[in-house]
Amino acid sequence: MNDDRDHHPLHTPVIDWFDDNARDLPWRRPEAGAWGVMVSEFMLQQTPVSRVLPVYGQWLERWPTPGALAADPSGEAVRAWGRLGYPRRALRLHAAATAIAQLHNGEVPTDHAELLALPGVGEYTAAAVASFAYGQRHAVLDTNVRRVFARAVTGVEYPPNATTAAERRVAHRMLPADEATAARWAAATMELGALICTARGPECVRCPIAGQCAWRLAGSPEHDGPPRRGQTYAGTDRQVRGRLLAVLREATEPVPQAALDAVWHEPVQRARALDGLVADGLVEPLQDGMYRLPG
DNA sequence: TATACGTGGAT
DNA sequence: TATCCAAGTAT
Repeated sequence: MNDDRDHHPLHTPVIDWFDDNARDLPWRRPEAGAWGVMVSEFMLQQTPVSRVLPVYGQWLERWPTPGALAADPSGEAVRAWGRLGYPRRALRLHAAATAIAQLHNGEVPTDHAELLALPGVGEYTAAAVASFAYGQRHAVLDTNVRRVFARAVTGVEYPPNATTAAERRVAHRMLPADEATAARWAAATMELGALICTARGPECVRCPIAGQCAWRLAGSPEHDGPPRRGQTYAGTDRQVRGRLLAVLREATEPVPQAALDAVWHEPVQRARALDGLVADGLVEPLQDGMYRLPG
């Protein structure tokens, strides 16, 4: 049909580069299976590989199947999540495991729509699991791939803050027609963004497509659009939540209110943060002002 | 569409 | 020290 799609000039150099430079990550090994891929994708949301590695290994050892995780209390998932950040991901992974055990016979679904219906699985993760675990043909648009396309195809330094329809069109247009090649392309473009085409200080001298990169050919113009919003953290509810949850993660027994009060001086914000954790299902209030991770 | 949601390493 | 940034999702 469209010869461009089968033989786009970027495909071969990027995939050849990946053949030689792909990191040996545990979730890329065949023995990881679809569950291993799914666990890694949850952990890697907004979190660097180096911090995921140790937790991933412990997690898969303790819960080698969705059914194993579903059989334990959600609070144990929150505890094992440790300091990875965004602990609601642990809760959602536990909920996804429960759904898989109950609705999918304990097997991670192969169908994209069924993946998308799982808690904590959004546009990116559904495509990633379908592509990496099952070799399917999907546009896998994470922050790395978006940056690679922004530069190599669109010719700008950074992608927009939120994924746009235009980016999805580019990703689909660039997707190799062959299923296995498309899956390889997805992993290769992501790795290129992670290792070479980084947000700051891209190593264009080592880039396999530097000679074809629209951004470089335009003279590497600096980002001009709206500032890319940075998240403040100090003094926010998120920081307070983090401190409260850290206390509960370390405790093996229910914790009294006083122990939680000690982590933050301002009572209104402290109470709001604790209420939020309870509302999110990350903390379980007991009788007499005691708290613990959900049982 | 904008905002909330953790944590820690790099610059 | 202050920002930036990291394989996003839910609302």
